[in-house]
Amino acid sequence: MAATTHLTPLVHPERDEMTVEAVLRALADPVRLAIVRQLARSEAEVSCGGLEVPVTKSTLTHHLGILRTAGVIAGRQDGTTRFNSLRRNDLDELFPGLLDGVLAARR
Amino acid sequence: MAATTHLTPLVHPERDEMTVEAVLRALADPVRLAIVRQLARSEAEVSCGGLEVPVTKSTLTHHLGILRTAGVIAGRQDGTTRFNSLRRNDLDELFPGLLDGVLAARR
DNA sequence: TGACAATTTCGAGGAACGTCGTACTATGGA
DNA sequence: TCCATAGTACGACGTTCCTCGAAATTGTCA
Repeated sequence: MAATTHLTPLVHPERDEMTVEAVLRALADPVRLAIVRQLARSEAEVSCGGLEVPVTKSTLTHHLGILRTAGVIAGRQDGTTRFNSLRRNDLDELFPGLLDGVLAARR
Repeated sequence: MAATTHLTPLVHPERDEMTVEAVLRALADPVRLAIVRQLARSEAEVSCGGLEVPVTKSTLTHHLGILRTAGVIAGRQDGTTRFNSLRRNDLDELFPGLLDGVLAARR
């Protein structure tokens, strides 16, 4: 009833606020790296349920929050589903080559 | 006199054994990132004592071990001093753009 | 309205990490 | 030979991190 959207307002860092340390920390986890690879491959938005990860949904939420806070991914709310996408442009602008280098790694 | 070098034999991973996850984890720490930046800037080997970091020597040893185990740096022993250098070639070959992207980050 | 589906929040357990001080080894010079 | 120097090994301590389950929130559809 109260209009208090208890959902976090989906806050993302501006490009200026992103740091290479936060991005590296965000990428330095197998689950999150798998998420980034899937987003990079699909080239389109992917809902949380559409991601294949070996963890619970609550853990997935946690990882997506870290990726979003670091500026690696963007989230767009649409009804009850949240669509995620890679912030390729911002990453390439700030750290040219970083994302491609990570994605180039075998397996 | 005994030739038993109790020092760890300075083991480095082969290029084939390096993983992007280990490299990212190694880079995802402010102290280690500072080390990498100094090695990249100096373009020559740097002894442990020549690195400017805000931690104790024992902690520095720990960080250098992580960087070496991940394949980010190489160590060469010469007397009592150990010289460290960036494994640029291997990193660029495996993850083209990664290192440059990290180093391109402002600050 | 009521049930269901998609996701988040909260709290807790356990593992991994960064840090330090102290003790130790090894090399080189006086 | 003795001492200073360069760096490592070993615990130990506190913090951060990953993980989960249970409960709560929001939107959709019948």
